[in-house]
Amino acid sequence: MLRSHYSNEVSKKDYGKKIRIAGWIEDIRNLGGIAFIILRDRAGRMQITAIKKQNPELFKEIVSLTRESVISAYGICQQNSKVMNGWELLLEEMEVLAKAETPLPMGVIDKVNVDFDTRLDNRIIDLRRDEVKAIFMIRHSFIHYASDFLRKKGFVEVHTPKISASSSEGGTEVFKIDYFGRDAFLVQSPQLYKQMLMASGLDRVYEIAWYFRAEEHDTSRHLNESTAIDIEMAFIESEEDVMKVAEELTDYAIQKILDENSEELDALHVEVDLPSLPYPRISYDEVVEILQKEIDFKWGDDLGTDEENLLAKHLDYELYFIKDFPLEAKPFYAMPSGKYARAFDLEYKGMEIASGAQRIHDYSLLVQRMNELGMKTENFEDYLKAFRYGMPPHGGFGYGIERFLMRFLNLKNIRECILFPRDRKRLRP
RNA sequence: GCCCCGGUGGUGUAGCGGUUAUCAUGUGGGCCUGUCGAGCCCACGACCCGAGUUCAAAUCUCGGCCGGGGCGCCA
Repeated sequence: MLRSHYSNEVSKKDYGKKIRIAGWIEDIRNLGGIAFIILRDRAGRMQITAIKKQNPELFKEIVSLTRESVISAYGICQQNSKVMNGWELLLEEMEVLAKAETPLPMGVIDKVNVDFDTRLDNRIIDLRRDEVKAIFMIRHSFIHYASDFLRKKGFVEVHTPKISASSSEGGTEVFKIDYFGRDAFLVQSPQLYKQMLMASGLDRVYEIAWYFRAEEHDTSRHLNESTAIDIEMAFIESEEDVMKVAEELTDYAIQKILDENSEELDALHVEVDLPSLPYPRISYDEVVEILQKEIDFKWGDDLGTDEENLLAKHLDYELYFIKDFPLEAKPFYAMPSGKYARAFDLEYKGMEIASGAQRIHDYSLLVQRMNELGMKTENFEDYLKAFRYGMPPHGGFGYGIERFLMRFLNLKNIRECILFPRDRKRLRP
């Protein structure tokens, strides 16, 4: 291997021994007779020290390298309390693995600002920065521990198609694609498939899902391609069973991230207090009452951005459910209960991060609801078929990964939470 | 779709009728043996495109292209 140690793997027992380190040259401080090279790897930074009179040619070679070039360096690991990690590598041999062109399209450690747009145009360089990398390490943890939690609860990981013949489950625009000459669509969510699976006997499924939405929205909290943790579970008594999973999953993941990603949270200057369980449940009717004290808001109105923010201001907690929405506000498959839907949103600091419901499992009721909403049942034959041969009561939710991270890390733009965001204007890189 | 705003060296900016187009960062070169936002010296490098107004346009007007912020839309 081109490295024997990552920057954080060197300890006292290595002092005085030869080691090999590798990474990107972040900075070269050439003082004339001595030079300090700051090398960065995945785990952090370390210092290489080169002394001119010990090896003039090697010295010249290393100080003339460009920033962000990739090298592997070999030498003695020398203890030095004055250096950042308590040690430095006294350079003996070096292999230049890749020279970086100059100038860089954006600086990694420059003391000037970089526009977010420039950062996204140069995302691979952007990701070399600690605070950017930290977001994705935390994202990694979040998905890992959410999965971990679900698996412990008996959920089976599944992968449903992202290309589908049926156009839409409603509510949003979808992307149309050419499927060997036939019209096909990118799915807006795994909703229909994960529900169908409830008739399979798997009972509990989850998916790290991709959502494709062709909405031309242009905001800091929407993406046209986003990811989610989608679950569906059968034999529930009510939507409350589903909400429990949503809040416990959130609680478990946050706890684990606090335990294991303190370095990353520091890099992002994020301090989190673990909200206590259970998260409050607020009915839509209560929301209406609260909002009516301040603004003109009628029962049945949608909760827009302003309404969500206003509500959040009135509440003392960061994570809470809104439940029992007007039936019209929720999709056709939500279980009706009078004029209400047995549906809920999980809100985090005034933004919806997850949305779920108990679903309709009765075939005729489902068809009735679709007819009421003017939907063509013939477009949903495969979906409906699953309801005709023994479909247990079930429910589930979709939980936006970027949405969660955005709120958890107090990020201003949801694009921060996905490597290569897709929005109305951005199709590259 | 609506309402604002903006495009100046590689990056981030100042200038808003006449400037040698500002500053920082960067890049290239030089000096320096303990730097850690290293320091010092020298150099390099830019007004989105087009039309118009004017003696004179980075600056004003119009059009285009590109982008940003907010809202709407949004399982």
